Amino acid sequence: MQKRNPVDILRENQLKNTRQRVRVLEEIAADKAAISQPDLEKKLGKEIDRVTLYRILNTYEDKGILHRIIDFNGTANYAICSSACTAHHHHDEHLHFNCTHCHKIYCLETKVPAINIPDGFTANTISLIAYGICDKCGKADKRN
Amino acid sequence: MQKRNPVDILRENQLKNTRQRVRVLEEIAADKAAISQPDLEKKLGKEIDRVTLYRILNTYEDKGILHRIIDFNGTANYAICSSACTAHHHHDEHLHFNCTHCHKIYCLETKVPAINIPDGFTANTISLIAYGICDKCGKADKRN
DNA sequence: ATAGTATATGCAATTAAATTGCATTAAAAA
DNA sequence: TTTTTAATGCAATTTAATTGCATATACTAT
Repeated sequence: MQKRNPVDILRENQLKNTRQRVRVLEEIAADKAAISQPDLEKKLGKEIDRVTLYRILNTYEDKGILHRIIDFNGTANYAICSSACTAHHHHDEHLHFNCTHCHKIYCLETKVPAINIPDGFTANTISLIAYGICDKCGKADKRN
Repeated sequence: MQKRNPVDILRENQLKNTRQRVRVLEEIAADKAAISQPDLEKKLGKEIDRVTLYRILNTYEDKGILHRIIDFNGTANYAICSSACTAHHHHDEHLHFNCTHCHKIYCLETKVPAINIPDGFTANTISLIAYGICDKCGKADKRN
């Protein structure tokens, strides 16, 4: 787990240390679950311009600092990458769980199993997402 | 495989037989790969209003006639469901392959393997998507 | 410290995706 | 054929994402 502080992460990736970039990393690191672009914008919209937020998120994804998970609705969600991720390849191939009640995405420990890809197809990344009810929503509320 | 004709599919699902609904089914059934909402709109936009298209796609998904696959960019793609799908539950749990070159999504035969879900989490659907280069793009073009 | 340079940010405007309300039209049932 | 029910098209709105450009800021080298 990349538990270094934001300033270190920025320096290691040759990115300028700006208030906005630090805030984005802080906010995303604060939650164990992935956070959606709209939620990030709600939290940071008063201190960071929305365009800047988009650009920071894209930069972080390119550098392998964050990984992006697309949820059931097609919305982008972000979480801190494991340290194995690099600018050239993401190695966050674990199970994601997308709660259809609270819409949170959890990064779970379960590894993506080996998948048999047909001849002629070359897979670079595998995404495995389970949709359902998370532990909190399952307890708190019987609706779904 | 649901290879019945559009009119039968509509009747079986208590949906009115309209020109627009038939056209959407024809168009989606024509291609083995899933087709994106934007591509569908390009093909059908002159004969069907875009709002109607959205509504038809949603209805078909609810009824278990089509399944929706979200690609890497968060765009909705649609393919005909296997006949096992119902209004209450989709059973299209096979591997999808999203070509990052031509952007097509292929429904492949490979079944989604059993996944170990942590206690407290209840999964209803599992999505397994591989991103990479499809057989056609691999042959036709060495760029990716 | 300071000046210079490279880069990041904010703003305005634009493009695109998706949704809502409502009047009109069309399909199926009586 | 008439009635009823549901689907469609249109206008308007909301939300997401992107682009160009002027300004501001961080880092580098002096």
